[in-house]
Amino acid sequence: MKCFEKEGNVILENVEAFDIEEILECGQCFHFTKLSEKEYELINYGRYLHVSQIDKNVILYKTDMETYERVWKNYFDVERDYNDIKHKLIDIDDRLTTAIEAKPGIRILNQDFFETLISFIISQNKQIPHIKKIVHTLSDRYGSEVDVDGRIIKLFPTPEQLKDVSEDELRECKVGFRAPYIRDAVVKVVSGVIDENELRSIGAGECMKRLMSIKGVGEKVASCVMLFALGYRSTFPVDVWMKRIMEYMYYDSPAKKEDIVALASEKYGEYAGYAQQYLFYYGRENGIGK
DNA sequence: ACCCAGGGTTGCA
DNA sequence: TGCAACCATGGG
Repeated sequence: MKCFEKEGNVILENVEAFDIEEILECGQCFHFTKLSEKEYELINYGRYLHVSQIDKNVILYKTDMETYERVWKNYFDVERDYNDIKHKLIDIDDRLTTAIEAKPGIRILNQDFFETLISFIISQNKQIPHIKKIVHTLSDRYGSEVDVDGRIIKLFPTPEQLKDVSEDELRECKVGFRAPYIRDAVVKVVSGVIDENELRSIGAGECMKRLMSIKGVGEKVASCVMLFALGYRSTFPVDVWMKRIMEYMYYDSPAKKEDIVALASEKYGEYAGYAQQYLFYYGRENGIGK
């Protein structure tokens, strides 16, 4: 891959295992809009990005190398060798081939911690389109403005911006019974009880425990935050889809989530998080396990 | 009218 | 420890 700045854009030339549509639509993030085929705008890290892809070339519009190096390179997990990961997974179990080859351009994003935490608290018992809608509503109401060619775009609110938002106001954003959960998350982040840097350094087990001390954060939501925002790539979130898919692949009868997580850890090891994402996207698109 | 969604908490055995 | 009712909301 070659990377350079040209006419105010940053170009990633000849990318490997990188498909902007698969990356954004695979269910790991919610704050983006499709503009046209392989062309999107997205919000993350308090920033707006307009991005498109033609074949193996990706264009990050109106940004510079400094910003790319500091923000988007890490966000898109550019440095990681996904072809190697895919080979490792297929070596572990060649039945992963179908899912991997269906969406070979998936990458796991390194997303903003707070936005990921709130987004996945919202995600419980909701479908993806509705999660997206609520994330956009929260941003419209409480986030900062960014001027994009005269058009006003709203960022996801910071912990400070949500600090004084009441449960009732949150309910007006249609978060329903999750309102007190969001409140608790905001309070714990603002007070420093939940600290991103600590979570990154204390290890997976302890990180999981700390996240689950937030009301409304159980093992699944915590797993998603760990995998999609905190760099714990061996984490294996099990939702209704992953339960069905794993039962379809490895069991002949309903299995406990706990056992599925243990099996994934045993089989996929440090690659469990990647396996999860290939399987989730494939299983959901194809209705595996009905 | 009924069921389900990238679940979690509470209550009760 | 295990299980099920319940939680808001929208879409099929």
